[in-house]
Amino acid sequence: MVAAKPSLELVRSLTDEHVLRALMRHRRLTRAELAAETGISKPTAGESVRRLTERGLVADTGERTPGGRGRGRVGSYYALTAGTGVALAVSIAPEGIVAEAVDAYGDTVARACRPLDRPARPDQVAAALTAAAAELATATPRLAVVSAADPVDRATGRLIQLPDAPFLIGELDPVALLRPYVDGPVTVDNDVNWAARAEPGPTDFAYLYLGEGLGCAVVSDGEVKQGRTGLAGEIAHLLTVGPDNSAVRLIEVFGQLGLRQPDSTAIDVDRVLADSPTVRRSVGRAVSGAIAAIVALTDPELVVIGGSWGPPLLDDIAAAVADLPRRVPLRAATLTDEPALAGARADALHRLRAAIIGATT
Amino acid sequence: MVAAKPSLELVRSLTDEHVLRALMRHRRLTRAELAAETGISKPTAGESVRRLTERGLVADTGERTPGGRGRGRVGSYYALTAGTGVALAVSIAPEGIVAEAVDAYGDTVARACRPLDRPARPDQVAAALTAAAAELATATPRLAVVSAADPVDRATGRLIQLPDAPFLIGELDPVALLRPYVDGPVTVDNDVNWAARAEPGPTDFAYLYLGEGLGCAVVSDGEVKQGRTGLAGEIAHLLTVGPDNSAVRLIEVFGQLGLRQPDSTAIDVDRVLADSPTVRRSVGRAVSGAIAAIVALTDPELVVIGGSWGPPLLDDIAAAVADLPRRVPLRAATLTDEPALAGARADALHRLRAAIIGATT
DNA sequence: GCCTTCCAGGCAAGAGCCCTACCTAGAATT
DNA sequence: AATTCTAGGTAGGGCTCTTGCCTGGAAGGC
Repeated sequence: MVAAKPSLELVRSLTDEHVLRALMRHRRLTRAELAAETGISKPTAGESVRRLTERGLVADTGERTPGGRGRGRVGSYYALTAGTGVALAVSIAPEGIVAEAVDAYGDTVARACRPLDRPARPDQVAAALTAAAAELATATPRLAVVSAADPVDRATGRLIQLPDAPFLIGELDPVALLRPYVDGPVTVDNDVNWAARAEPGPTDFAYLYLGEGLGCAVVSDGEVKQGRTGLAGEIAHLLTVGPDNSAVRLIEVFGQLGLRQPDSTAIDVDRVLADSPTVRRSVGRAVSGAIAAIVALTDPELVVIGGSWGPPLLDDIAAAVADLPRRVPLRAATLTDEPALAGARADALHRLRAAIIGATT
Repeated sequence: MVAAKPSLELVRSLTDEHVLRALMRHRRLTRAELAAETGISKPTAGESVRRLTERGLVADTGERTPGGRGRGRVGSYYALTAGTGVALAVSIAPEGIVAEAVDAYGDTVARACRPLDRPARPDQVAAALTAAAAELATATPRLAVVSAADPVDRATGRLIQLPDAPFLIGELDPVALLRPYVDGPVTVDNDVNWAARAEPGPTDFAYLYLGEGLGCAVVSDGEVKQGRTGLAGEIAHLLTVGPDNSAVRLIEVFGQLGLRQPDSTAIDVDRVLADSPTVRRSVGRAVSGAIAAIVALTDPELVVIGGSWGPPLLDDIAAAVADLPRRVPLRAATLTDEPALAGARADALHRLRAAIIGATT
């Protein structure tokens, strides 16, 4: 809330910001088009282009306005240069690692995949992560945004194990691992949080992830709430109604119903999907208890159900939710193709653009 | 995220904002002190004072720098005028209504109280509210901020009844009632939310209110999360552990233990405080179930316990919380004297200042 | 009692940024 | 070949801020 210092430099940096944002939106523009697009006068736009060219952020593409357009003088197209750099978006999941390099236009300019054995040992995960990063680090990224399929400590970016909750990837410190390959900040967050950020929805909704692990992201006023350590939404030990009506933790319901993978804390998805209507009803009731808590505490407009077995059991969950004292609409997640990576990619783009703008000041 | 238009007018309004904020902080300053305080040059500061004087926001107080200070020329003290106006902060609770008028310095310049009968009928509450507002409306306030001891619909500002939850004040539309007395926006929120905003604490904590009603405010990244309709934190029907270990709604625990007021949905506070250790243990366990849900969903650094019977039962609650899978520190609320009004007052001040600054633009 | 010191406030000059208005160059059309 | 039309450049002016200097008046020192 502290107001910026009033100075002419502020005005100039604002002009440059407008020009850069216009180029990010439209990829290439002449100086006259820039002036029309930003509402800035032609001389000022031209001067800004000159400054940005000098800084190496913008360059004449060599292209000229095509003759067909108008009959006047040909204009020179300007565009962002390679000097604006790229950002890394990385997804770490039990299935494997996917890393992408995104430029300031939002284009994915490179992509590296590393499948993982199941279950993978932490050192294998670390090796796959650094290998993927190395493959993309030809142009050193200015920052990285990482999605991980486990609880993430907000302060350190490390993956952490919570009591009794599935731990799918294991001990890992993505910040330390990526630092050699990234020339800037590394942001890490839970995959459910990223998927929620990517999901189109209202400003206040909850994203319930039901897969091998259980997770939940709460979007409030358009932002994902992370909590103190970043563990908000770790609902595995939320109290709910068990098969025998007693109060049990959500994850224990799957133990009682025999739906956990052998020698693991993870849920056996195939068995959940194949089970009897009675069991599905029990699962639905248990999930509805979690939804009741989400509704009471965060008052979402909508609960989005994602994950591998959530949408298939949507009807069972909805039937149980109908008995709750406060109604809330449910919906299956619309984004099904790499939702967490999509969220991380969008944030990487946002941060990259902010870094480019900020470097102007 | 849209950057402001780059213009010299922007710079000028920023200068005026700096001057106004300096005067809000220090009450009265000479032009030379203003320049030193804001970091702006003397001629610019003097020019800004001239503009603001012309707008009627600032005036020469007539005071001169006291001889004792320095030996140079005497300076003229400038201060905000009555033209900056006042804001109203109002608390609506079962005990009564308190309204305060706050000026841009944060001083309470007037206060009106109207006690209420228990239980009060909604029309009596409305009459008391308008009477209190009328008493303070000598200088028409520029805005009002209202705290109400019932769930508040975020969109309309109306008090609303939730199924099975205590409804202490009843149907009321503070926005409509105050509109004749206030020349600007009227903001309404739940008393627990206001108390949480006033409570000194970390950026991520939960405020659990345990009194006649049950409430909870979640502060995430320093802001109270309200949810879609403003009903986030209405925890009365959160699932928890009942006296017989079955899963029941939190408010029903008090029914099962015979701790609700006759013919009312409210909790009988005196009986809670006077009851046996066994009952206190049951209450503590039920509350710990709610805390478990709060921890799982919002990951607070700390849970602050407020309300009339919360702090006295802190030990019983803490004992039950110690058995939870995830630990969280508890603390009694530090602000005990009109905490909700304090929060509303702080917000009224904040909004009044923003209105004064914004009017400059 | 007079002189020096010190500071609030005002004035002048200058630099930076943006805008309007006009000019110029060069390609397409007539 | 003349005209039309548009991108880009130039000139001048207005606005805001800053630095540097001057002025007036009160307190303190001799």
